[in-house]
Amino acid sequence: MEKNSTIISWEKKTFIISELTSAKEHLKQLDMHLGPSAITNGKLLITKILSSVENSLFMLSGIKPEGRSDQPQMTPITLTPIAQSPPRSVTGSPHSDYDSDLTADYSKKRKTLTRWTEKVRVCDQMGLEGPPDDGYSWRKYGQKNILNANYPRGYYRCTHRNVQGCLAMKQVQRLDEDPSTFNITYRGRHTCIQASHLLPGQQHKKHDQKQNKSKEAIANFQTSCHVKAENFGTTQQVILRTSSFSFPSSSTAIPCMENESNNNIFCSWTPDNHFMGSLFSSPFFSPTASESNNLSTYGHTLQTSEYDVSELISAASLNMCSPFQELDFDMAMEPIQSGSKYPTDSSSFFD
DNA sequence: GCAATTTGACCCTG
DNA sequence: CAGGGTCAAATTGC
Repeated sequence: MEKNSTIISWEKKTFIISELTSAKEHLKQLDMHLGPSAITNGKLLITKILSSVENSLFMLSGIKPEGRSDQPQMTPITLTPIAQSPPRSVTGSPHSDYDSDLTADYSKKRKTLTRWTEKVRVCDQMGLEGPPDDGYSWRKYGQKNILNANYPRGYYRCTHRNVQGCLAMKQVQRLDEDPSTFNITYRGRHTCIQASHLLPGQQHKKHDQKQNKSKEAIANFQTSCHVKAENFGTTQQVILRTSSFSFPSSSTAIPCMENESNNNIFCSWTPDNHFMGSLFSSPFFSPTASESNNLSTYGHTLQTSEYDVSELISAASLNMCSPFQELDFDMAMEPIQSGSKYPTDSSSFFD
């Protein structure tokens, strides 16, 4: 089997380590706040999340998890490009799939980009004019009537495609059986820096207005998403459940525990609508969280039962709601196999 | 005036 | 060859 080496820049690695370290600290604080009398499930959840974070840190930086006798087995995640049917270069040169994405960009050859699908239901008060904003700015480049479909399929690509070479695209298809539901197929990762990621003073005025519109949309947005990562090789499905979003412009949604089957994990929307996987940096884990924030839930319930919480975190946060999505590497899940092993030399893992 | 959207034609894939 | 995906000129909107 081919072993793909994944390259990650020093800055990104540092960023990830920083984020995970922060997450670890917040989790510890939460653990302390809960105290020993906390609900067992909650404590277990924290333990597992903490374990995942520590393991990730260990993989990235070599920082060993602190000795924990109850530490669950680390989830085996392989970091491999997950482009569909990866094209073999004609010349046989060892391009990464990311390179392939780039070189294929301006040809008319159909791209084989990372691909996953979400089903998004739009509530009535939003109207049915279109799918909810996902935080990124898209430009529509085509619309097509699809055979046996009542509604046309819209084709979108990242607004920053030309400027920043971002190859992210999405297709939006309204479902025949449920017109209030959109099937959104995302292709490729965002490699751009969205304007909303910049400091307020750096943001373009027009874009500002658009972002505000997005906030309104997101604030009224109720969704039930089925996220299916098509490249996982196995059919893993994640259900996203939300209550209505309603938070002030400067706030971050607070994920709240929905203690259903103990298999929920949480992601958050950043103030500028970016669905961040940095679940740990949300106010939920911060002692400084403003109480004025309204609660919102992004509970992910994995339908398959083989994965425990740490796997859930890995699958969901790394692959769909994560800032990692914007990084120059893919993470693919492999079916969990007991006995599969991690490289022990994590320092060379990304090199 | 510029940026986004629409739409018909063209291209690619199965 | 049919259907889906992309391009790019024309149109629309801010």
